[in-house]
Order: sequence, then C-alpha cells, then structure tokens
Amino acid sequence: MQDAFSLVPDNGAQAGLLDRIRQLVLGGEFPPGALLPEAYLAQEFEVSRTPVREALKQLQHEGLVEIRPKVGTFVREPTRREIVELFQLKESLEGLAASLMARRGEVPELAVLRRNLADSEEAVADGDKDGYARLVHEFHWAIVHGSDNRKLVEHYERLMNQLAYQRLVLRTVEHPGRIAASTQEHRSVLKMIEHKDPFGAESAMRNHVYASSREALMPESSLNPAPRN
Amino acid sequence: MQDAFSLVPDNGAQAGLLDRIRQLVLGGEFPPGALLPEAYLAQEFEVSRTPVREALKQLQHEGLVEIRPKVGTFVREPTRREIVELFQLKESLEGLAASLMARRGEVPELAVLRRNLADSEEAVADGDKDGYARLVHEFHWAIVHGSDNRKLVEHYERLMNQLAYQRLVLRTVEHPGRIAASTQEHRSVLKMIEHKDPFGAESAMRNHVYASSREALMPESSLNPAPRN
DNA sequence: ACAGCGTAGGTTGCATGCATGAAGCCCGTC
DNA sequence: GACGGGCTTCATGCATGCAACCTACGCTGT
Repeated sequence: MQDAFSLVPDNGAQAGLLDRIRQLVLGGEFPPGALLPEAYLAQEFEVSRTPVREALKQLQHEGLVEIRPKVGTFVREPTRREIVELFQLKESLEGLAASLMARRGEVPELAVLRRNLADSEEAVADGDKDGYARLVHEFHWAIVHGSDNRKLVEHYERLMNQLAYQRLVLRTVEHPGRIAASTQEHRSVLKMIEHKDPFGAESAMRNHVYASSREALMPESSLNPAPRN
Repeated sequence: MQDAFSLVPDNGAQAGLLDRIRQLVLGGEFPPGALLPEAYLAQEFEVSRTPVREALKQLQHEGLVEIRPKVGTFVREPTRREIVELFQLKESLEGLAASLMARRGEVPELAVLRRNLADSEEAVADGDKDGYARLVHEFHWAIVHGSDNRKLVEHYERLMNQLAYQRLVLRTVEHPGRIAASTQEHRSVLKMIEHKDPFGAESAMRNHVYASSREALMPESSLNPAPRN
C-alpha cells in the first residue's frame, strides 16, 4: 500500500485530500444522500482510512456531509429552509464586507471591481453567460476580501461551501432581466464604495444580495422568503 | 444548545471528548501558546490518540488551537486584530438575529428577554456582577436563538468560541457606568423587537454590540500579545 | 402471504505500531 | 566565551488490525 518512496509532503497530502474529497462531493460525483465509504475514498486517493476520516470530519463541520455514527458518511442536501437561512447570512456578511471596504478608501480591490464591471458589461454584450457568472462570483469575492477582515472571509468561505450546490442552479435561474438589474446593482455598490459611504454600500449590497437570492430561490418559490425590512 | 437530542451513544463519547478538550482550553488550563500533546490528552481522557487527533482537528477548525504540522497543537491566542474582526462579525450577526426575531412576533424567546431584563435590574441592584454577566450572556443568546435561523446559530457559536477567552476579560472590564448603559440598550433592543420593527431592532442591537465591544477592547494591556516559541 | 427473527455482510470506531520530521541540547572547535 | 554541527528526544502522521454495531436479507413459523 505504501510506496517505498512516498514523496507526499505529509501535511500537503492531507490538506489536498480534504479539497479533493470536497470537489468530489461538490462536483456531483456523489449525489445528495449517497454514502461516502471511507474504504473507497482511501483506495481512490491512495491513503489509509485515517486521514480520510479526518477529512470527512472536517466536511461534516462544513456542513457538506452528515456522519451517522456507526453507519456511514452521507452527502448532505441542504433543505430549502437552510438555503433561505444561508442566504440571509450571506446578505448580512456581504453587507458588512461592503461597509468595511467602503471605509478603507482606495484599495487594490477597488481596481478589481472597476475592471470587473467593465468585463461584465462586455460579457453581457457578447452573451457569454458562463463568463458573466464567473465575473459575478469574482465581484462578490473581491468585496469580501476588500473588507480586509480575515475572520469575515473565513466565515464567508464556510457559507459559500454550503451554498456551492446552489451555485450551479444559480446560473440557470438567471432571467435576462435579472442580469441587467444585477449589473446595475453592482454598479451602485461600487459607486457607494467609491464614495466611501459605508452605510450606502452596505445597504446597496444587501439589496443586491437579497434580490439575487430571491431569484435563486424562485423555482419552487411557494414559500415566502420573508418580507423585507 | 438544548436542541441536540443526541441519541448517539458511541459518538457521544467522542463528542464529549471534544467538549472536554475545549473546556480544558477555554478554562485556561493550558495558557495561550501552550502545547497540547496528543499523548497526554489521550491518557488524561483514557482514549487513544486517534480520537484525540480528530477532536483537535475540530478545534483547529473552530479557531481555538493551531496545528503546526509535525510539531504540535498549540493553544491559539487571538491577536488584537482578530478580536476586532470578530467583534465586527458579532455586531453584524447579532444585528441580523435581532432583525429576524423582530419579524417573528410573539415567540417564546420574547418571554425570556423580558424576564432577563427584570432579573438583570435585580442583579444590578444587588451588585451581583457574576449574575449580571451571566444574564447579559443569556440575553444575547436568546436573541440569536430567537432568530430561528439555525445556520446563524452555528456561525454565532463558532464566533463566540473564538471570543470565549475574552469573555472572561469582559466582566472585569465593565465600568459601572457601562453597566447602566448596557441595560438601557438591552431595553431598547427588546422594545424594538416587541414593536416588530426589524430595522430598529437591528440598529439598536448593532449599536449595543458596538458599544460593548469598544468597552471590551479598551484596555490594551489586558490582551498580552504573548510571543510564542 | 405475511410478520418476526436470526444471521451475515459491510462499515465505522478505536487502539496500536512504526516511520518521519522538527526542535533543542550537548559537545567539540575556534 | 561564542558558535556551529550532529545527535537525541519527542511529537506528530499514517497504516493496519480488530471489535462493535447497524442494516438488510432470507428463513421460518403461522
């Protein structure tokens, strides 16, 4: 099992292992509800069960899988309620991020945002939906990083991991009208940040996230995502 | 907190292990920067190193300890910057919680808040600082739970675990004037929630958390940077 | 045909052993 | 006395083995 010369950087192997298993789950290889056998993963990634177990524990903590003791580890499918809850958190955290970034003045992330908006308009003009989706993603992450609050970034990462399933759905959901509106909202957020208006930036961001989530939650939207303040 | 009916006898042992190690860390048994030897913990809790390792990985994920590969697991002391970041998050999350709770109308947590305020005034009158600190704690948690957003609760738990060191400091920091102000702020928050005013509740809560954190961050001397190695 | 039960298969939970790597100490040298 | 290199001492990282336990399936008796 162990090769005579294992050039795995020890820890590197294990950190990468977590990522690889996460990709396996997020990639849809294992559909929600499916069992993730430790032995299989161990063989697949050529390690023993021990590091696999540790990785699965992490994934449980991230909310991606559910470990039923003495039974097995299963891919967890977020309930609709959880998705709503996660979007509420997303709104709050991204609002905070925009607010904090607006206080910082001229930071590198601002340039990213400006460029991102330009590219986004181009992508829309070209009808490049994939490119646009990627840019939307980048826009949000740039603001979160622009907050310069690492703890916020950590919590946001966790959040987005749990929403990662939905990301796939998101793209397909976007209506044409929504795309235009979304771009306009991005523009508003950027403007507020440029004006160093934390309040306005937070408000704009929250409105944007709220509108986007509403759209994302649309399909089975017989549930009411709670009225706005 | 009181929601887990964990009927897992086997995992219960291990979950208990995590809690026990966490208490060891939070209780100050091991000061920040101290090494947490797996072998010692294993012997102390009469299990093997394997479950201890898994628990330590969890604690790392919670931000309480730092695992330096091939070296050891060390109790992590948040830097002042991280504490500021965490308080910013706290403000945002508790604001969200208050907002969500305000939308819900008459919920059980409201009664808890009302009673809490009455008890708090009594504790202040009696000069019962410990009791008051506990009540403050309960007030905040009641609102977070009152949000009825489990994901929010999860993230908040994580956050508070990382701030748990500071909680101890907090009590000693409170100035007499601050206590009166804090109680008044709690009253305002409750009133806004009772009035079903999400926006007002969020605002009041954020102001309160901000004021409290300012106070907590006041004495820089109480947070010793503690050089490691 | 159906309900209840016992058993077999499979999966996890944990203990243990060994190899690897890191940090510090001792000793020799300058 | 200061400095540097090798070695000793731990502590971790992982592989493996075994036992416990859950689930499902087939068998039996009614």
